[in-house]
Amino acid sequence: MAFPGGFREYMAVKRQKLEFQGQQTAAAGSQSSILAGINVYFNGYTQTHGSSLTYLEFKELILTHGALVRDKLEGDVTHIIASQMTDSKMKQLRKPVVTPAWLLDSIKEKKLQNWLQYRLYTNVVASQKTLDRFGAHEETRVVQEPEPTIEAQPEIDIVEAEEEDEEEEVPDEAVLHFGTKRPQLNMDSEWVKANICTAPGFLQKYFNSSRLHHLSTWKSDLRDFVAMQQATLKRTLPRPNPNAIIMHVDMDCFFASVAVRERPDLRDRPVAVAHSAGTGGRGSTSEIASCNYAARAHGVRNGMSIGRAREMCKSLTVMPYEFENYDACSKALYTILLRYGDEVQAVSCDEAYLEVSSSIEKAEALPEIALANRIRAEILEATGCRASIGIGSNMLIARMATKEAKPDGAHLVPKGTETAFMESQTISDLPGVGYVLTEKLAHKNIKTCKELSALSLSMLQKECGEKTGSMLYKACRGIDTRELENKPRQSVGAEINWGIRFQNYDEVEKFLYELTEEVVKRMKAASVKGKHITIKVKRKRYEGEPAKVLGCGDCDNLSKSHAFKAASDSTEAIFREGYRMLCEMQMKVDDIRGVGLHVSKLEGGAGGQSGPMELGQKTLTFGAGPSNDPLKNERKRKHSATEDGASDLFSRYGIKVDEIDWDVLVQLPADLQAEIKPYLEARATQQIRNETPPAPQARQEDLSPSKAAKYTLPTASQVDPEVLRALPDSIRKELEAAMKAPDPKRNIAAQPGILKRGKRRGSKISPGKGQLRFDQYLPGGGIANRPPSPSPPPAAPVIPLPEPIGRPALGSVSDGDMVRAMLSDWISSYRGGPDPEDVEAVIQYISNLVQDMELEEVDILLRWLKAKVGADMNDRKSKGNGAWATVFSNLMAAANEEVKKNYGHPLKGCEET
DNA sequence: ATCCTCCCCTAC
DNA sequence: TAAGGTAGGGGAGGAT
Ligand SMILES: Nc1ccn([C@H]2C[C@H](O)[C@@H](COP(=O)(O)OP(=O)(O)OP(=O)(O)O)O2)c(=O)n1
Ligand SMILES: [Mg+2]
Ligand SMILES: [Mg+2]
Repeated sequence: MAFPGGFREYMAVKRQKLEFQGQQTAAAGSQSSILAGINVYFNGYTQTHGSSLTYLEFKELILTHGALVRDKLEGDVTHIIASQMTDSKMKQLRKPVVTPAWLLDSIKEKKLQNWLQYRLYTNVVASQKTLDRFGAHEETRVVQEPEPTIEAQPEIDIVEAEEEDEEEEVPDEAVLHFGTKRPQLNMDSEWVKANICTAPGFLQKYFNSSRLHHLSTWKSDLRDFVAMQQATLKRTLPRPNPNAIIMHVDMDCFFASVAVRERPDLRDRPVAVAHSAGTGGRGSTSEIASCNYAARAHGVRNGMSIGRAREMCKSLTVMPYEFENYDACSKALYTILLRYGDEVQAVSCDEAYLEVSSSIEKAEALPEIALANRIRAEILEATGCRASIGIGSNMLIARMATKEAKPDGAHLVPKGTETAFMESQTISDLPGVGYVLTEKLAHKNIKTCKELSALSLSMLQKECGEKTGSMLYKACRGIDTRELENKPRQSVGAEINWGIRFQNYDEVEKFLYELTEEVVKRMKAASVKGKHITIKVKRKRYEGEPAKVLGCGDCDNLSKSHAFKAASDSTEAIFREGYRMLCEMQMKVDDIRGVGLHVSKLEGGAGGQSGPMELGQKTLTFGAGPSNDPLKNERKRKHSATEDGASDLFSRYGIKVDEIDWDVLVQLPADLQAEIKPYLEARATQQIRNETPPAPQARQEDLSPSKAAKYTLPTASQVDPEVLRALPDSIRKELEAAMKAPDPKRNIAAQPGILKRGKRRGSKISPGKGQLRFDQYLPGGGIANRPPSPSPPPAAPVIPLPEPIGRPALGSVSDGDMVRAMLSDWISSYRGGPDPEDVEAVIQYISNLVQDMELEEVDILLRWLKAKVGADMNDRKSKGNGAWATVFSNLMAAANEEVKKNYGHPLKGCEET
């Protein structure tokens, strides 16, 4: 695309160019200073082929009129020239962003035009057109006003030679008005209600229909499949092998080929696979998964909307998905590939890398191309679909060769000719170079690998980062040192960014719970648990429905993660923490446009894939690991410019609206009161309708037991760590049973003697993300002893949650710090020696900790006790000494015994001490 | 230096 | 009407 994003801008430039063609040469020598003082920076990349004004020509043109062009967005840049810009970028920029037409018109009029009239800006409401990252290249781009006149282009159905270049494709006017032609989606309609995420059965229906979900699932399955096959064969390749021969096999227009298998009549006609045929008059926003080469000749591409494709190709036939058939083809394909590959790396359901060195050696001196064609013939025979194969000395070369081979061909890049082969390639064709990198490099007028190879390694690394810079440096020279590999997966997740429209937090909660169930289902299928969970949320940036029906539109992406103390695959534990973090984001409920949940730091796995071995190694060595302090994880977050006034007001003071107490409000100065009150009232209404998230909740791991017991579940580390499986059956059963029907006894530690009087200290409930308590800001220092948060208790869970079970406690106290404080009191108040009943209680407490695998806490406690008793011994040589030392040794022995009982071996780390 | 969290980018 | 998922590489910037 000439100026990324804009046919309007493209046309403007083109028209200008025509007008300037004579003029420019005439004025070539002559100077003007119309643009003097203007320092521009170009956003986006430019083409240098085709008939439109190129970037260089354009640059030269404005230079001759006195403007300066900056390579970087430096301080003296006065304007940014762009015909399209991602919204996030637009938001960050501090400079005026204008279209190229500003400069062209100024030159044409021989007078500097008012740039305000050429501003690039979004116009979501008027056109219903939104920007979003998905379609930065097509229908989602900034709309400029006022509307210039565009010459309509007659529909073409026959491919014209001149139109081979897709950059030259000029869509007709309908596309420009795409949004306005579409009637506003009625969000109250029955159809919408039945198809958004709150509809019953949404999740399953959605995943069953989502091509991208299938793609991801198949890839994952195929990696497992390949790993399994390879494992049984267990051939080891000499590595690194400088003479390796790599093939890259990829089905031609896979989905479209399957669609056309039984339809020879369609074989040479343009065909695309999508959900909607888009025959209903309006331009359909349904996405094309795959289109055949006849359709591509019209400029149609995979990923394009049906509406846009129909603009380019009226005769397009849209065929439905056949997911089962793709799956079967894929299996057949891989079965063949596994016979030829010494090593196979699954890339997708229609694509894989093969290392075929030995096949070549032993196959009766069969040349590479012949082998490739034999494989291709087998694939066609087995699937009825054609594949193309690229062959080279490394993965990159093979991948690039496939592009040459397509469609229905094989292409070999002979060893030694790699550099020459790469020179002519376009950088955007390099694997790993997408839209952003292409644009970035286009700024330096880098378009081909040859041009890229002129840049130094250090400069590339400075511009693009260390690894990326190095990758580019090597790739353009045809160098790629990667080996084929099939690593086990490192994360499991699920996310949905379509049809997400909520009205209240009950719906959000229910949805996240179901999403969690889905993720847990996938984890169990892979026999893994995870220690780290991440919540992802998309937040809409503009009011109004996006162009893509029920799509997420242009969004901010927020994520938040938490590390469990031990791996978990418990729906409840993962959901609870996920929902807590989601609420912490304080999103307005109808701003939510996407939700995802991912679990990483996996342990377990079928092939004995065993994350870090927590049990034998880390946990039991009693290394003094850092404790988990949620406050440490606070992080400043950029506030979006679209924050409402209330948020602004309160964030200025570091206050969360939810935490404001109405009684406190009345004590504020009247003017401040007046400023705040309307917002609070609005907020209160929202709360009643449950449109705002529940009040921030403490992470349950940080709650004192009395609070935790009320409405929280045990942490993963308490009931559901990876090591559970290593426990004796009896104990594991007990724990598992406890999760379903808790035994109340487990909540009640023995409470003899002084321990019953354990004093409560302040809880460790986090005020949340750098929030300060409201009353700190009140005149006179605020009101003490006010309940910390006036907000309502969390909404009753829509999902019936299992009864919580308690964590180990001493008396009613389970927080480690608090336990130690109590023990400190205990030791100093019984100088003569402890009450045996109390000792028994402490032993019980430690045993419970061990059983709940809170070994870190045991470690901390024992170390602390040892120091405490030792200090007592030194400080005052009281007669209690011997007694406390004995107590300590008894506790130690008890702990050791319990550990041995549960884990089969004693505390190694402790023996040393 | 190396880690961690929160992103962004890429590919199919 | 429509089904914009997901895993992995990697970078920025702060904590340790
Ligand atoms: N944006 C995309 C890209 C691909 N796919 C699906 C449909 C494709 O058929 C399949 C394989 O992707 P390819 O990139 O291999 O594309 P094709 O096989 O369709 O065409 P090609 O001949 O270029 O490989 O993945 C999709 O759903 N959406
Ligand atoms: Mg393909
Ligand atoms: Mg492919």
